[in-house]
Amino acid sequence: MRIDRRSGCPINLSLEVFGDRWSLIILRDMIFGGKRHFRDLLNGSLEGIASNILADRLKRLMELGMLTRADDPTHKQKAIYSLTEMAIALVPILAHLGAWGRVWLPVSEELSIRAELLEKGGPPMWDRFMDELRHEHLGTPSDTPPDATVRATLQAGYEAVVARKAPGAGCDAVA
Amino acid sequence: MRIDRRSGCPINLSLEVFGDRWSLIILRDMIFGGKRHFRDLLNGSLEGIASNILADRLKRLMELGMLTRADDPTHKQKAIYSLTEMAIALVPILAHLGAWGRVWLPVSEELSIRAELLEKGGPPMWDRFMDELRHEHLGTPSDTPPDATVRATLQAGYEAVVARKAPGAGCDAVA
DNA sequence: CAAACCAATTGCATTTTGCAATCAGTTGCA
DNA sequence: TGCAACTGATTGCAAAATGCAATTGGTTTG
Repeated sequence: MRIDRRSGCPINLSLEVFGDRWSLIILRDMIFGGKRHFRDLLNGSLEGIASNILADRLKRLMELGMLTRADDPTHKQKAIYSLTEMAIALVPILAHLGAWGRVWLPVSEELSIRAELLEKGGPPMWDRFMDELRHEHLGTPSDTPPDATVRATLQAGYEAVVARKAPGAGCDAVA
Repeated sequence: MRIDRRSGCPINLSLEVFGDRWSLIILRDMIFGGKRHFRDLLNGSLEGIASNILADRLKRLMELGMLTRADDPTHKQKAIYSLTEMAIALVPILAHLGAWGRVWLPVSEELSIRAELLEKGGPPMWDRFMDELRHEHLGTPSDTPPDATVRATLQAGYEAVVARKAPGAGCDAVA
C-alpha cells in the first residue's frame, strides 16, 4: 500500500494516495472531527478502525506529506498529528464527496447534516474552513473568533438534528 | 468488496463505493476515454487492469447502480456498458481530484493536460460535459455538434502536448 | 476453416486486511 | 509508594483481496 506509480495520471495518482478504505476516514476525522491524537482517532471514529491499520495509515500519510507528527508538550508520550496544506486542500473534494453521497447513497440524517451545511455554504464556506484548519494545524494567524468557526456551525447543526430526533435525551448526546 | 455499511456517513459510504484502486479508474476511462466495451477497458487503460478484476468491478458497479450493461446489436457477444446518472454525477469530483493531483502529486504533463483544461473550464464546462455524457449513455437529446464536444476539446489538448513533446512523431500518436 | 476476437472464468501464489492480544513507558489518584 | 488507566504503537494469525497467467465457450473475419 505504498505508491506504485502505475501511471502519471492525476486521478490515478490521487487514488494511489487515498484509494483505500481508511486513509480518507482518518483525514475526515481530523478535518471535521478535530481529532489530533492516536486514541481519539482509534476510539472516536464510528467505523471502528483497528490500531495496527491506524498506525500504518498515519505513517503512510506522513510519508506522503499529508500529516506531520509532533510531541505533545503536556504529555511525554502523547503525539499530536497535524494536517499539512496538502491535506487541507482536500476540503473541496470532501465537500463534493459528501454531497454526492447524500444524493446517491443511503446516508443517515444525523451524519449527513454536516455535508448538507457544507454543500449549502459552497466554496466561500470551504475557504473559511480551510483558513481555520491552517490556523489550527499550521499556526497561521486568524481573525475568526472561536465561537464563529465553521466547525462550530457544523457541530451545532449536527446536535440540532440529534436533539430533534431524540427529544428526551437532553443536550449531552455527542458522538 | 461489497458494501459493509460501516456507518451512514456520506464520506464513508462514498468510500465504500469507490474506495479501491480500480473502480474509479474504470469510471475515468468510460467518462473521459469514451470506453464502452470490456476489451477497450482491459487494453486501453495505462494502469493495466487484470481481466478478472475488471469483470468483478463491472459487476459490482452494476449492482451499485453506476453502470448498466446491454447487448451490442452489431456483435452477438459484445456487451456495451453505459454510465448512469449516478456515475455522471461524479464529473465534478473527478475534476477536483484531477486538480488536486496536479498540484500535489508527480503527474506527467501529457496525462494532466485534460485535468488542467477541465479545471480551467470550471463548473460550466463540467455541466456541458455531463450533458454530453447523458446524450451518449442515456440517449438524452443534445444540440451540441459532435465536433464541438468537451471530450473533443480535451482530446485535442492532449494531442497538442504529445505533438509538442515528440515533434517528429507526426499526428498519429494516440494513447 | 483457421485465426483473431469476445466477455469473462479458473487456479494459484502473494499481499493486504481485520481482529485480538500484547508491549513498554507515562500519568493520575489513593 | 503502588496500582489502575492510558499513551502510541507492535505482533501473530486467519480471512479476504489482489495480480497474474492460462483457459473457456462462443463469434466474427479473412
